[in-house]
Amino acid sequence: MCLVSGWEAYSAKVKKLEAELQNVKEENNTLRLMVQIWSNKYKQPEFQLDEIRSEQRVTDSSENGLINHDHANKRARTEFPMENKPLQVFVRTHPKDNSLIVKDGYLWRKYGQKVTKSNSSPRAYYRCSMAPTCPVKKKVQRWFQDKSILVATYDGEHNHGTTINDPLRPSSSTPKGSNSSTDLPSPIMAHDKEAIATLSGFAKTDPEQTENSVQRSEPNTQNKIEEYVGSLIKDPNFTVALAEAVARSITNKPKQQEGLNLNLNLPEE
DNA sequence: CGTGTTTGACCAGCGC
DNA sequence: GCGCTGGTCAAACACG
Repeated sequence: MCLVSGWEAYSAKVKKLEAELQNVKEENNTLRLMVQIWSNKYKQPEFQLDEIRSEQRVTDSSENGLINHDHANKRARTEFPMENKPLQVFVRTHPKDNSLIVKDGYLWRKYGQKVTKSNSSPRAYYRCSMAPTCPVKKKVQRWFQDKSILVATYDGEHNHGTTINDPLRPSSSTPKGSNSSTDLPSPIMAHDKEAIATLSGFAKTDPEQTENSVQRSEPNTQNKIEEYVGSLIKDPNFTVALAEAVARSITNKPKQQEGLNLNLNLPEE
């Protein structure tokens, strides 16, 4: 008797997991589609012109000292230079999980938390504690559109080679007694920085439509996305950011095909 | 007792 | 110049 009920419970769990996996796959496809659309738009001459203009702006600003490159010596708000934008990682967490923990394989020490005006969820500030001199910091905040998604913004590069496990990769061995922030990634994660940065900018423009596009996968999703992208392109800020992001993605990852690679760490089909 | 977290205060850049 | 805001500091606290 117990065996039968146990088997039924097991089957139900398997079905539930399969359903979740299906949702994840649909999300992944939607994101991939969005990035491909943007990538195609980039190929248009006006996009390339925008990129040239935005690069010119960066150069001018840097020469005038308007952009702060010296993060270590300034406590104030920092404008990241265009060529060194922080990596942004979106991590889906359990809806009931209220912790601001992004599992990336590094050891982090929390040094502050703040509620920002742009997002009602608190933002947590972490410093890499795997090496005393490591300058890397990260900010973790829940995505204002979907509180189950954590947005981690990384600033700087690790000056040490050691990680508890390879960052941003799942592994079966989690160190015992490690800081909770060092645990390994949640099942759904994207870590292409340009794509995510773009997605982030995209989200700020129109929360409702973005949620529809990203969170759901309907038969006419592609049409909706294309319509929305078309409207976004009229926004000069968006086009500059997007062109810059796509260009860098292409430059940095020549071997990747079909636009940007949204690595969601999904199981192989 | 050592280490990490919490949280209010403080600092500095930015916009008006 | 002033207020707002994001980022950091550091004392108090919690936990193993």
